Formats: sequence, structure tokens, C-alpha cells
Amino acid sequence: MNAPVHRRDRPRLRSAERRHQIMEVTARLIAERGFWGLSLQDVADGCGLTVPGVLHHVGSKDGLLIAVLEYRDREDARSLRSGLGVGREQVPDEWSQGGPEGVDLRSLCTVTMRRNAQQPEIVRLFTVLAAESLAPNHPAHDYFAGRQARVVSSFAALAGELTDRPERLAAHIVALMDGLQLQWLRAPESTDLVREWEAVAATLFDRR
Amino acid sequence: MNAPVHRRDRPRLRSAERRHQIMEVTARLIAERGFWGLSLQDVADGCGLTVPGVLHHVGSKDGLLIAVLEYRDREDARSLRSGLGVGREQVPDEWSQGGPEGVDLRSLCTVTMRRNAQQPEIVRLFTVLAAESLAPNHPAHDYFAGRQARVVSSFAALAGELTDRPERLAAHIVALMDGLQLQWLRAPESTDLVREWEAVAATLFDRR
DNA sequence: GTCTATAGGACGATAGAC
DNA sequence: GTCTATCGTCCTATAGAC
Repeated sequence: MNAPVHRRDRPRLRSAERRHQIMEVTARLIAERGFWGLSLQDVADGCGLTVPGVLHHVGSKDGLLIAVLEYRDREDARSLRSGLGVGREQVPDEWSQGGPEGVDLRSLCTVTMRRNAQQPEIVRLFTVLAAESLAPNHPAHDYFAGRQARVVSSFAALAGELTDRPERLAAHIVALMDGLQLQWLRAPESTDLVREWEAVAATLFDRR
Repeated sequence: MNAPVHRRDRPRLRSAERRHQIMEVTARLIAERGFWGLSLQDVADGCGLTVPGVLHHVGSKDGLLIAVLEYRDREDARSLRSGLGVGREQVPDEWSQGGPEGVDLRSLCTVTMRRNAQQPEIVRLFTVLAAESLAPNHPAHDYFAGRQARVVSSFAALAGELTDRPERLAAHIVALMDGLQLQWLRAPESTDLVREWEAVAATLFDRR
């Protein structure tokens, strides 16, 4: 009479897929409202789950944030690897560290900006979190401090031949990229991110 | 037996002073947690009031935010006027608009950065809100869109003689200032905001 | 793996006394 | 101008059934 007891042959969504979905939904919501403004209820609704359903996968709200950041880092590393040229095997494992031999700084930046121009939601996620996480008690504070240091030092490693103060040039480049992205996010219609970057890169790289 | 009925000869704080206090406390709290993370309870505690006490002065949480922004604009206009030189009467009424005759862009920026270097809390307030307010439904969204446009166009007005694309140079300068400030806020100990600005200004202004 | 139920607060805002 | 009291809503998190 009743439905069979073992009605559920398999999970409605495989666990990895569900995590994937939660990360995507959360990234979009944090980009819109920041982490302080994020609610687990909204995440759950966006996934067709209840709040405890979400918490089952990520443990806590803080856990959700760091899961999203790690997820994004993996995605970005993957997409940058392919962006620097399919089949090119000398490409660094990660954007933010190690082995950048054979890649010059200017084209690395250009590739990065080109990719970012096509994913405004992701750029906004990081822009909002970078500002919010200035607070020492923000759950992503250490993450962004470390990220900033890694990016600058890997840029500096590539800037060695261009100037006698590579880490300074690196910091200026990162500052410029961040600032341009902020302007672009505020007025996407009237701002061409890649064009602006290339314009400013010309004056920044040509004479040192 | 009881305390006299008309115990309160005058308000414990004059209304203008109380507003002033609320603005200062709120500015500090928003810099720490953003607007979405701000709670009226914290504002009230910081002022020695209750929540309805705060709401009496500002009406609503949104009203509090715009009151703070207007308050800060007034303060900034005042401090910049004095920063550009006491007794100098040709100085523009506001940083962000009109009559900039007699002031050159580079020194205007340098004065601004010098002042900002001495008020990290204020810089952080605007940095956090600028990112948060990218969301179209954020109560300060229009304010920051307008502010950005005003600053860029007033910079562009001063950049006319330096380049054939003044509004582009202006946007790049603003981007650079924003980005440098973000880095400085993240690592105030190891970053000299004014020095970094001057270093980059040299390469940005010298050849066009 | 997902649910219901619920604990236990914090939130913004209003009404009305003083 | 500031309070107490209160409303209704939202929040994160846990316990336990299925």
C-alpha cells in the first residue's frame, strides 16, 4: 500500500554536484550583498533546499565562505591555465604562485583582465569581499591578506627585468587593476575594461 | 519622596551635538562592518542611547546612512579647503565640483592623499561602502555613482592641458588612488600611502 | 542527504509615557 | 529627546525522524 521503504535509490543530487551548486549560488549572493548581508535562507532557496540542508554540506556560515573562496581559486586557476594558451605546458600551476618562467608580466595581466571582463559577477565577488574583509575579525581577513601578498610577490618576480624596484611596480599594477575593475563594475556600459587596462599599461610598462 | 517631575532642565545633549555624535559612531561602525552588517543596537550602545533614541534623530537605518554620507562630505570639503592652503580664497567650494582655477591636478591629488593618510577610518568607510554599494538596491548606490562621476569629471577638467584624453587620465588616476588606498588599508604598517602615490604620480604625469 | 521542528536571539520599527 | 514595551520578522544552528 505504502510507497516502498527504499524509495530513494540515490541522492537527488550527487554530493559533489550539490556542493558545486551551493558554491555557485553563494558566490552570486555574496557578490550582491557581501558576506555580512548573506543569509543561509537565501542560499537554501536558490538551491531548492532548506537551511539545514545547506548546513549539512558546509557546516556553518563561515565554512560556507571559505568553501566558496577555495572553490573560486580552483576554478580561476583552471581557467587561467587554459587562457594562457592551450597546449602550453610550461604554464604555472597557479596564478598566484610559483614557476612563472616564460610568461611575461604584461601579457599575464592582459590575459587576466580579458578573462575578468567576461565574468563581472566573479570580479564583484572579490571586490566586495576584499573591502569587507579589511575588518580584522572578518572570516576572510587572513585569506585576502595572504592573497594580496602572493599576487604582489608573484608579479614582482616577473617584474625583475623591468625596474629596479619590482615589488613597487607590482603593487602599483595590482592597485590599478583593482581600481579599474571597481570603476568598470560601477559603470559596465560606459567602461571597456580591457581597453582601459591596455591604455594604462602602455604608459606603465614602456618607460622605467 | 520621588524625584522632582521636571528633573530634566535641558536635553542631556543638544540635538546638533547628539547628531554629530551619532554620525561619528556610525561612520566608525560602517567602516568596520559595512552597512549590511551595521546594527542600530551597536550605534545606540556607542552613543549611550537606546535604539528608539537613535531612530528619533535619523528616522530609519537608511536615513542614518545618507545622513552620515552628507556629514562626511561636509567635513571633507572643509578639511580640503584648509588643506590647500590657509588664506587662499580661490580654492573650490568642494573637492568634487566646480571652479578649480589655479589648482593643478597633481598637487590636488597629493594634498588629498596626504590628508587621507591621516584618517584611515574615513578612507575605510568609503572603500567599504564603494564596494558594497555596487548592488543596485543598496541605499548608497546612486550616491556613489554620482560621486564617482563628479570626481572623474572634475579631475578631467584639470587634466585638459596634460593630455588629449583628459577623462581617461582622470579615471586612471582615480583608479590608482582607490587601489593604493585598499592596499594601504590592508597593510598600513608596510605601506606608505603618500610615498607610493608620489612614486606612481611621477610616471603617470611626466610623459603624456 | 534532506527534512521538520524548534531553540534562542538579533533585527528594524512603532506606540505611547514622561 | 529619551525611554519602555512590544510587534513581527529574520537569523544561525542543533536534534532527530526518515
